[in-house]
Amino acid sequence: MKTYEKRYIVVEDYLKELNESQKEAVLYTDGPALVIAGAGSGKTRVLTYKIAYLIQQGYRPYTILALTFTNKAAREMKSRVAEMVGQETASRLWMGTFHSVFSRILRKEAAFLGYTKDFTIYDTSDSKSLLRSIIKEFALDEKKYKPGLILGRISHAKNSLISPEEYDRDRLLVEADHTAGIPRTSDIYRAYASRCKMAQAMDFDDLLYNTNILFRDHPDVLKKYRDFFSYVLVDEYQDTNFAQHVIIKKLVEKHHHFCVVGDDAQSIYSFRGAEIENILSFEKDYTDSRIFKLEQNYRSTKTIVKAANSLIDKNRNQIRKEVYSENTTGNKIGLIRAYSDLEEGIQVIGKIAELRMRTLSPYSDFAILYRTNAQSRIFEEEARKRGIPYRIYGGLSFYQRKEIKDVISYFRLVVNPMDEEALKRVINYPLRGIGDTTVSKALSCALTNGVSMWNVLCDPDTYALDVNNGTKRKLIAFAQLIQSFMNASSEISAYDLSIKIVFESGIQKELSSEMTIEHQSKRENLQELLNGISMFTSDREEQGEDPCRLIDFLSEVSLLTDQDSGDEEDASKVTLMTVHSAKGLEFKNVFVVGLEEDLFPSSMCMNSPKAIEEERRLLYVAITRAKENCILSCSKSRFRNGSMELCRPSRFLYEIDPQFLDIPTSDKVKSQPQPVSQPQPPFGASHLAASPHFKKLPTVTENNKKIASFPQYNLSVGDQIEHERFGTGKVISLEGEGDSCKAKVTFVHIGEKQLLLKFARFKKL
DNA sequence: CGTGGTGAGTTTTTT
DNA sequence: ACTCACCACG
Repeated sequence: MKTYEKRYIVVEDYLKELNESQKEAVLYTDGPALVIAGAGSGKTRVLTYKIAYLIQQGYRPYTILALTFTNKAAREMKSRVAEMVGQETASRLWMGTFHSVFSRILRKEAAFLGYTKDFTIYDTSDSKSLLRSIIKEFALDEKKYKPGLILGRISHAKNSLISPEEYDRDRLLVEADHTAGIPRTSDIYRAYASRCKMAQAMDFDDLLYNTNILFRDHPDVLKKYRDFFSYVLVDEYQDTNFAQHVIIKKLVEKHHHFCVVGDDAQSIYSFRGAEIENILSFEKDYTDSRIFKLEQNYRSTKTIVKAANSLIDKNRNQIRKEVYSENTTGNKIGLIRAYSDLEEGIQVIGKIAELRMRTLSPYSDFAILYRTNAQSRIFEEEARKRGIPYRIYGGLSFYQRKEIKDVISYFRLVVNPMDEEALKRVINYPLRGIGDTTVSKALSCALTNGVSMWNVLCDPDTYALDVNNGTKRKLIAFAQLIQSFMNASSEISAYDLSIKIVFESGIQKELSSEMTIEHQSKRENLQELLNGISMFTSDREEQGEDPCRLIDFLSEVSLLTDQDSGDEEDASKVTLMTVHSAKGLEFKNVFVVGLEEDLFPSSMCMNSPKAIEEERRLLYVAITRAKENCILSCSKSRFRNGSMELCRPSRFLYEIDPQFLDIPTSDKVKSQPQPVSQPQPPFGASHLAASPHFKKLPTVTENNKKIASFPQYNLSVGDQIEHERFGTGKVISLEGEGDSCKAKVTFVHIGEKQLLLKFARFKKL
């Protein structure tokens, strides 16, 4: 047997760095192992050391399969394993997300499922768009049949390995759809599945669903992989869904050499099918299994750990464990109560500025965590006002932007012309005179003939497409354009091809036609995409691999999310992100904001105790991100859906043992949540009433009379402002009151515009 | 076919 | 404010 850079591995050395329970978990390889890893208990360390140990024990690296949920987690683990066993060995491991590993397998074995190797991966917006057209074709009420809702149903079915036929037979599902007023969901599901197949496309859920089909219907293929993978590791096991559970089970059926790691207290993805039961019932599923509990938290202070424990204790459904910390006691959990969402922003950012000065910490030691992305804006604005650098995660990812998706759609089409969603996207972009009517005709023609739209475009006459000659010429010209890219794709590199596509499709011309700010940024984004391809191509060439084809780039890119593409930890910036995306991270100081009923816990789960337990786990995750200081905040009112709403403090604030809370003396938290009564005594924030940032109730002015200034927006006629999108301009007039305050502004580039100040994003110059 | 205007809905989390 | 669907007109 080959030796795998053994010089890196000296068992005695690294075992010394583990505590007793970690060591046991690493060394046990005889059967199924469940490692319950409390927050901050060194989970990743156990996983990486275990992989190193396996290699040292003679397991060949390329037979070790390690599955994670995010690309980031996979990358991180890979680099930490590399530190121990060397880059070369680490790169041989099968390590990646469920989706990326399974898509690799599926591409290899595509033929068994009637797919080509070059199948497309539909992202959520492709799926929704396809559903929208199916709903239209079925002539169903689009108010009832919302694509997002239907996709959720289908997704849930696939994650539970329910086929369209089984869906029909499932009493519960059918009844639920009936009462929800969407009885034809199963028909839509069936049509959706067949259209995906026709388009040679798989959605995210198909990557799991089809992997299971592959293993279920082709025992020889299953045997191949089962024999091939000698040891399987799964990270974040509490987040696996039924499909993943079944696939893993099949892979390890013979040898039972596998180890799953997770924390039931951190299960926060049930909304997309994660089944906490997978981890809760592991012992029953594998009677020969052993459980290891990692209970020492190395990350946080005693206070933070105890406070988090006191909260999670309120959950019924959990594996008992006692997470403890040997670190210092540390500060109590801070509480901030604000009058408004705006003031919450001011206070939190103020506190960050203060703490930074006092403790001389860099901004990168601070994180603001919120329940919903919509909450980020106020903190962003406040940080900007005070000149505090920050970095926002989430929101629209690079690859979801229109201009990028358009270009990628060309790539997709070249690789797989059956890709209906890509085709619909670019067939008339840039405008080439092929409108909706023609597209619908071509589509229904394709459907009646049982072929894809691409076939119809290439051969309109064969399928008797009913359009006039001019239109037919345009269709054929488009098909030939794509065909020319396809021909070129076998001869030139992915980068050269992408350049060719951008120029010859007319995208380049389209984006250069206008000199507006939007177009400028679109051009920059496109350039960034091309740079990315260039880097990807040259990386591949350096590693001496086959010339990089477009499909290689695409298959990588379609499983990437914004979390991955973002620039590396920028030296010194405050982090703003949702609690969900903070999982697995840690910060010295953490602010968890918006702790109000209907927000955290979310209003979506008010009637479901299970959902409330998940929200509680979510807050548990948030609190346990903190190493030294954790500060919770809530506001008494908040702008939501266009109007100011009164908010009650989150029930969770009352569930944390008060001995760990630093309760402001002027504002003792009462033992029960109470509705906010109208006049509230000010608590330590009376100065804010005079602050220009404080949003006043609408000022009374005479109706429709133009007024010279809006003190609440600090804006008067004649002011120069800079708008985020429109650039600089001058205020000519002001009008309206309260929420409907409007300003007429003459912008340098665009001319006159009305701005509704409640929404307008601008700053005074 | 393409454009530009109107009106409705929007905000939970994401591989 | 934004985005999307829909409609009327050139």
